[in-house]
Amino acid sequence: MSAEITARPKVRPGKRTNDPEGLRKRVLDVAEASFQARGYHASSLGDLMAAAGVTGGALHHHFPTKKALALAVIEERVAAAVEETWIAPLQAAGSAREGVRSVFEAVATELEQQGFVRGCPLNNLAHELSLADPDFRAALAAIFSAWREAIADKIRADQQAGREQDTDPQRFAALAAATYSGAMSMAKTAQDSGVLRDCLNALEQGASPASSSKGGAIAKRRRRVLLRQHRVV
Amino acid sequence: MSAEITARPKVRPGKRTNDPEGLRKRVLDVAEASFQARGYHASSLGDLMAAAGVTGGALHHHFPTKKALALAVIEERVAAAVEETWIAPLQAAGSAREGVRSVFEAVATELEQQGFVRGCPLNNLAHELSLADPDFRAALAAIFSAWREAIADKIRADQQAGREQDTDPQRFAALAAATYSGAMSMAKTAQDSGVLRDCLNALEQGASPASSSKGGAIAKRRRRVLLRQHRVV
DNA sequence: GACAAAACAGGACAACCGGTCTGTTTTAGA
DNA sequence: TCTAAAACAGACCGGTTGTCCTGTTTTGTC
Repeated sequence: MSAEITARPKVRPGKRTNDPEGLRKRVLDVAEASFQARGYHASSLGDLMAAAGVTGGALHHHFPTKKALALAVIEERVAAAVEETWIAPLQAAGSAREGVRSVFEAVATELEQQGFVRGCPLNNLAHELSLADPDFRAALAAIFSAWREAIADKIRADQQAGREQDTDPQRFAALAAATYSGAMSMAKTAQDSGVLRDCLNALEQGASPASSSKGGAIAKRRRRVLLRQHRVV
Repeated sequence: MSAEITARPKVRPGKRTNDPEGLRKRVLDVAEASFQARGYHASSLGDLMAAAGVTGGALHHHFPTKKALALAVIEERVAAAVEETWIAPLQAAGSAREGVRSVFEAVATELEQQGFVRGCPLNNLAHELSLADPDFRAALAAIFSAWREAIADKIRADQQAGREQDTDPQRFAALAAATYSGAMSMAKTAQDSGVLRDCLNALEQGASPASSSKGGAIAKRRRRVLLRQHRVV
């Protein structure tokens, strides 16, 4: 989830060192951060070039159009972020519900630490670009699909171990992904990560097959409003 | 939810009829539709003027800046859409869960009929504008807040009638709103409204206090991919 | 070292955007 | 009817955007 921005190597005039992969990585780093923070349309190539320390010619060489750049960000960076944040931890968890829970809590904790909610990269771009271009939509839909499939697969693994017999994998996956997406959306707008924990608690209270009867005393949730400033690029 | 686009009155040169409210409404109609379909940054004032049949002078007279126009769309149209689509039906329902269910189904049915998923107006603008401007963020957060509060209030009403004793109103509201937002997000990206029904089913299967034990045979959901084209303005 | 391709530099440009400005027409009130 | 404000028309402008183009430098290969 954290993008390590690589610094531009200082170069004195007359001496130049070609570094295609490094330059490409630098551009993608900057583009990923800016697309997330300001969105696609609000990010100008001029700003990205300045932030990455890259000339127009170099940028055009690696990414012929702005659309190509965004497509690369989606397919390489956004997909990787979902993989890293969601899919890998989920697969490593003891069960699907446990995995979902740990992801929610990890993200909530991270947001509280950094004091600012930038939102889910996938959802941010999906809302802005899904209807704008078929290629964008297809790329984003594929990531959503892989995400949900990973959750469903984990439920199926649970089922093969004798658990979750009454759970429909696809439906559970849809609910988990939707809840996360929506919670991040509200957390971003309210700049308050507490919604994530609210949703997680509600999800676990109602969704766990044996927890329905022992409610009663509900721990008062804590609300933490995030106030710290942020600045990107 | 449906925006009735008012046609521009034909005017022969030399004769003009002032219609401040009508013109304002026409501009808001077009802006609401375009902001939802293409987003804020991708909607140019020139396009909006042409679509609404309005000159620059007239537009500037009613909305000094583009931001002012967007703020009006948010505060008047988006808030009204949430009220109409969610809050009113919810308050009219027999219970909170019943209300949530009926809203989900109504929206899913509507999407299937129109054959295209444009997404939730609130979420669409929230993602693009929440981080762009504090005024935008505040206006959008207020709508989210009112939405969740209405759901929580309905739970509280249920509780006063002796039901939902184990349900935390705030958490339930957060979960319902988040699930809807996230489901609409995925439905928009996939152009498939089936996710809404998946989420609703998962929500009801797990969240209803007495339904946990009687699962077993789960009805196979139907998936319907939407293919029809759309064109706005 | 020759050479072609890749990598990069940097300017140019046309289209477009949002906002402003001046001027005209309509409308309401006295 | 007179008048002032509101409502509207339409041209205009500075700045920005994404893209393209022509060169120059570096790099791998024979």
